[in-house]
Amino acid sequence: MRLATWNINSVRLRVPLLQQMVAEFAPDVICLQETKTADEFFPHDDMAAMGYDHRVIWGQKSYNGVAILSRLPLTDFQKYDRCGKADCRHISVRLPDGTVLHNLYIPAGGYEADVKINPKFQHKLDFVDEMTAWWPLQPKGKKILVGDLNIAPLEHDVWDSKKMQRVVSHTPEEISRFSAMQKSVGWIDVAREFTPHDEKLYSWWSYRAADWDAADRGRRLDHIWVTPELKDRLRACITPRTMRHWKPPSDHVPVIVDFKD
DNA sequence: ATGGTCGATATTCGA
Repeated sequence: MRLATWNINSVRLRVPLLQQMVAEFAPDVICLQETKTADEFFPHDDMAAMGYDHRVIWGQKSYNGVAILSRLPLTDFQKYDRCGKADCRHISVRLPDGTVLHNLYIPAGGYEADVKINPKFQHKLDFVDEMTAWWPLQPKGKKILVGDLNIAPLEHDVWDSKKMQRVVSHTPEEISRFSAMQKSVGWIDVAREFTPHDEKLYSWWSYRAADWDAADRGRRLDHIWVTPELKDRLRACITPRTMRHWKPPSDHVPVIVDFKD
């Protein structure tokens, strides 16, 4: 099984890019974030035409929104309010082998890394804390967590860790919470199983850079985690940087994992 | 030290 996660930054605008992605990588399951559309406008026909007959979506006008497209049957679709908001950031399904797949879009957290003046940063920290407490309450068994987690935890998940200490996505406050969530049920960071920790690895580059490729001030914000039962089934994981060159690009590229059957 | 760009939408907000 091949599984992709991608912050697509408007699913309606980027149907052609999704088609190109499917032509090149042919994932069996695709998890999307920031679909940015109400469910009634979701481009179901385009997805069905690519063979994704099984789809679950949870979107709203303009902001956030998550979706799972699959060639495999999906059951037990659930939507989760987080931090008391029904803001379309977390859904889950069960795959045919029983694995529960969670698709998350953690809040970006605004600009100032200071909860006293930035409620969005507080929301982000609260969201991660809520998830940390929630995972151990879930039934035991195989789980996959994917999504735009909006935190780059490791030194080489950002272009300059020292310079980014007070930049939202790489602050100690976020990273300590991120680590606590990871430890909650022993989540395995799949991309770093295949790319050494001392090697730079990014999934996002700002739209604002004059030349994102040359500047290469990226961050690894998008993640695939699995519970330990699935570790032996991991075969490969790629983050296709080349997709950041496709037009018109999302500011994120997918992370794609292959599982042994 | 500053400003730079997107997308959805409405002339601003969130990233």
